[in-house]
Amino acid sequence: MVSRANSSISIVQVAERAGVSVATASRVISKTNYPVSEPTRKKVLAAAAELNYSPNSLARSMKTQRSNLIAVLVGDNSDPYFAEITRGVEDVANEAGYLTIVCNTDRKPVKELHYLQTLQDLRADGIIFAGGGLQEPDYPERLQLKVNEVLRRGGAVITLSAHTLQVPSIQADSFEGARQMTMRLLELGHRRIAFIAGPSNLLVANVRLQGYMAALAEAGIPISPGLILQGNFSESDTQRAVHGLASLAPENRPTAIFAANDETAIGALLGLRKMGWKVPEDISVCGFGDLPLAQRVVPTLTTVHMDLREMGRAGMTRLIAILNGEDTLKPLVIWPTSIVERDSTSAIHV
Amino acid sequence: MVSRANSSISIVQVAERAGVSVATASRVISKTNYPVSEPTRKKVLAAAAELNYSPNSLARSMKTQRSNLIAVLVGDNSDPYFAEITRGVEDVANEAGYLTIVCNTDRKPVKELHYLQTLQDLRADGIIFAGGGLQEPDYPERLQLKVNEVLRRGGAVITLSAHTLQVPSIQADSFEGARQMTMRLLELGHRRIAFIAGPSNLLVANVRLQGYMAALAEAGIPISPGLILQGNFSESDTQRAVHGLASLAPENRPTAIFAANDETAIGALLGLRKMGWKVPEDISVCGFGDLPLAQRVVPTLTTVHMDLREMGRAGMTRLIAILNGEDTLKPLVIWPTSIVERDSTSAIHV
DNA sequence: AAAGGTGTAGTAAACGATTACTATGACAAT
DNA sequence: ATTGTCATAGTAATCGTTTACTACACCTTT
Repeated sequence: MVSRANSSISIVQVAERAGVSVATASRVISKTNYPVSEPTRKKVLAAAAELNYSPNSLARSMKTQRSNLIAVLVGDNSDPYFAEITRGVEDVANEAGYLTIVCNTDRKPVKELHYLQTLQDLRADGIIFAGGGLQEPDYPERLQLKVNEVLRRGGAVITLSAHTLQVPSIQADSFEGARQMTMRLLELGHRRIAFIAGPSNLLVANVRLQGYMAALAEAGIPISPGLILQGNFSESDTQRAVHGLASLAPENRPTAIFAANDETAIGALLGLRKMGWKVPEDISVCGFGDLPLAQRVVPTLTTVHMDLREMGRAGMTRLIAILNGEDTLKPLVIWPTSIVERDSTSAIHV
Repeated sequence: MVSRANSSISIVQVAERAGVSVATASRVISKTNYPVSEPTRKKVLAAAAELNYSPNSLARSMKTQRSNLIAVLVGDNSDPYFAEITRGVEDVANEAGYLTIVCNTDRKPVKELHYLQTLQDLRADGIIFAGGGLQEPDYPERLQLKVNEVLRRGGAVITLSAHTLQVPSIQADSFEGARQMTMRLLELGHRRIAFIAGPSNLLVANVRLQGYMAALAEAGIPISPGLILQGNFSESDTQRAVHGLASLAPENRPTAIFAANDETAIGALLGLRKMGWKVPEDISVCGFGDLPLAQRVVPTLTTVHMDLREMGRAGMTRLIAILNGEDTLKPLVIWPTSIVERDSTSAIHV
């Protein structure tokens, strides 16, 4: 039982009331640069105002082939990491007259593909992949095919993270960030540095792991598999992983934990506290991302800084440029990361 | 310079290729219950698949008068409070085939009205006001007028917070929550309880203040204006407000601070730490909202619990019911709140 | 055998805009 | 006086669907 009021007034009624043709009314309403005499324009605007006319964007989009809709594909919009990016995107989109659709993929290929189809049907002007690419069997190929359909239609697509997709991208330098953070821990005297990895099917998580391993290799420190713990970028599971450290012989225990993202690091912080370990006295902890949250926990978190909101803004700006055929950046733009040292890390006591 | 590929294929080409009329093709694609013979159906589906056909939602919406788009108006999507609500909304929307547009109003009437117009132009099926109503001169009336236009068109509108709008609503019981939290502090022996208020133009913030005052009145404790501090729901400014407490004579200092939301409470926590005050030994602190964050800070935050994600789900569910003409709830649905006691509050030491 | 129902398919009119073309009168240039 | 230009306005096609009507063949029923 769908009740649907239908008093909706179209440009036809506006034209009628103003005593002009529909074409003329349209020209006034849509603000083309087609000349319309001032008296006529006023009549049309007056009629529109009196009738409370609201131009139908759907009809307009159909004719102009521009929906003015863009979408952001995120893992989870309630994750502050994505929330920051989305906010940056939306700011720029809004100013430029685009509306932003947020899609939670939960990092599931099925959901991602499904949304992609829905967005294609909707003729979204642009799509931003905020989350990293998923490395699952056959998936990159299937995803690329769907994305190609969007591109063929004239849609713009970019990624904001390490991704399997061959599209323009703006990315933080995850490899360097992880490498430098690891080097910093080495400088502080740490030799047994544990790494809590992210989901193994997430490209960007693996890049960070690479950075960690690269730094150790440079320092000539062998990588001990026992120090690479599996995490999933969420706080809850991490506590359990950290618990396992207690069972190690003291001389094998890490003196520092480098978590692949901030949420994980905070999970570690909580887990360690429950175990009675003091941070940074007993063990140093650091994360990756520098969420607003990182400054609120106790101890405040040492982490790799990425300016997520700004990257969101830059992403949307680039998307618009592409849509207007004026993107001049090179395909892959890498943004530097920096290390922010706070209270959760310290030099090893000799 | 807009470059726009145009190889887009419509249902006409699908029909041609399948050797049937457009009407028949449409009947297959749009899954009506109009009977189509099985062989014909297969031909159409095959043709659609071969051509990689993607039905144009815009055109469809234009004909059916249903956009399948809903919007959530939030203060700021990167605020975890709204992020949780939005996530709940999106979950349900997604399952029901709706796409969710998130609009950041920054609690500015101008932005809110502007978005409302844009959403009206887009013929959004529904609009959810996640943020509380703004009490500014003339604003409630102007907003209601715009909302009425949406309703007249057949759009559904609800609010998820105390609001000036006369539309169906699902709300947490802010008054009771604040009243009970205050009563609990009284039980713990506190007599000088400071309240850090929210933005004075925000209806829901004032409701919480009312709850606080009601509890004090019940207990026969006079309200001292000096203990009601102005906040703005954000963490940063709050630290300054708290700083002012230091200048009070010890016998006038509050023994507890009740902040109108969690962010504010956390700001207070940080401010107090910088001042060297211990929580809860020197002073108790509690908040309102129970964001995920509340469990991560140190000390963990005592606060009023509201199940934001679930309210988001309920809100979207109700919106769909309204659109289908089957909403049976009473206009104003109040959800109970509960008090979660954690480490930031304690009984006053005698 | 006539009448009426049922299943399946097609024709064409919307939905609400934009815009390529055409038309017209005023005015300037030749 | 003829031609050309310009500003302004209208006519009608079009974007890609859905759906009310119409058509017709094939069964039942009487």
